[in-house]
Amino acid sequence: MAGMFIGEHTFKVDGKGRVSIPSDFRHELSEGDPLAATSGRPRMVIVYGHASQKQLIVYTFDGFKALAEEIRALPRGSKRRKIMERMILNLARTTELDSDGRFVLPQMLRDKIALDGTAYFAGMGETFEIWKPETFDEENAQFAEDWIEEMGPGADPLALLDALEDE
Amino acid sequence: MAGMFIGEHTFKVDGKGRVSIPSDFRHELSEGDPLAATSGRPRMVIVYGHASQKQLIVYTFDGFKALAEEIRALPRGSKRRKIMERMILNLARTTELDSDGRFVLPQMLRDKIALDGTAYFAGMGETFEIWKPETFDEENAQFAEDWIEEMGPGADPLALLDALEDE
DNA sequence: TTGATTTCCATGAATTCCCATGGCATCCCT
DNA sequence: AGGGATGCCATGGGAATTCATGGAAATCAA
Repeated sequence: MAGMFIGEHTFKVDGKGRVSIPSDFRHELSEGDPLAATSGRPRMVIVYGHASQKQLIVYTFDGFKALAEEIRALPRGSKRRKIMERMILNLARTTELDSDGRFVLPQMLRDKIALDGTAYFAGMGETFEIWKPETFDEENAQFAEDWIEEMGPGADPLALLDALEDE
Repeated sequence: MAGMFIGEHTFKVDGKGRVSIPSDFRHELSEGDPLAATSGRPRMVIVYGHASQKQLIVYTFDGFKALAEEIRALPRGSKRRKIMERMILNLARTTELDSDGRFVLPQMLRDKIALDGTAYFAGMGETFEIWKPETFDEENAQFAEDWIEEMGPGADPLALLDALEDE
């Protein structure tokens, strides 16, 4: 991993469902797709998941390939593998950026996260997420609130790295 | 593996039993068949399996060949090998796409999965599956329910990769 | 011949491609 | 330091292509 997906951005979705990708994300996507150098159009994989998932999760092409290989490494016919196939591989789709650095967010996916004219991009390290801005705000507010309640105001998230207990 | 079979699609089956293949699956099938470059008509193998199998499983030509070789590598006369020969090699058939990217789903196979006018395609990584939409919905609903019951709502399937327990 | 495949052509809708524009930040030159 | 020029980036519109699907013609089987 050269860099990673960091930060937040808000972009318009036009009538055809096209959305620009934040330009720093673009570079990241290019590095994550061996074909991008030639085609100039990095591919990426959008995982929309099952009904309860409120956001789209986007992987670089290589990133997703690695994930698919991890899944394939699980025993054939095992429950774990089956779940992951159905929840991830089956509920995803590959896309390619156009020459202007945009991609098409199909109607079906816009519906899924109730997205209308604006898309919120959230960098998450090796992936980034696409949210309807309002949904993100709500989820995020709740999340932050829970965190503060649990750890007390002014707590340092970094402390979690040294925490022993899980969950 | 260049790419993989990802995502879901729904297509019509016409009176002659013809079905379009999702266009991204088409490209994948082409890459999985050495002859496709010349003929323009990628071959694929449909495993319909025994009576209890509710869906058709489709392999690229090369993918199935690899599977057949794995089976052939099992000890001759072993039970495992015999079962796989009978349940997989024997209950499969090769097909070729036509010049429009369609293929014919013979009556016998349509009957097998009770498919009428519509076919549901489910990408599963190295293979994809063909379902009667209603059957898939039922199976999948049950599946998701089990999963949620087991892992709790809002669980992330990715957690399974770090899980220790088997099965 | 008669029914069933398979091949080829037709079409409308959806998607993709390509060009255009304006804003913003950076660079450069005197 | 000022001011023009350059280049990147987000966004829009129209044209061209692809794709899913239907039907007619041609080929094959029995």
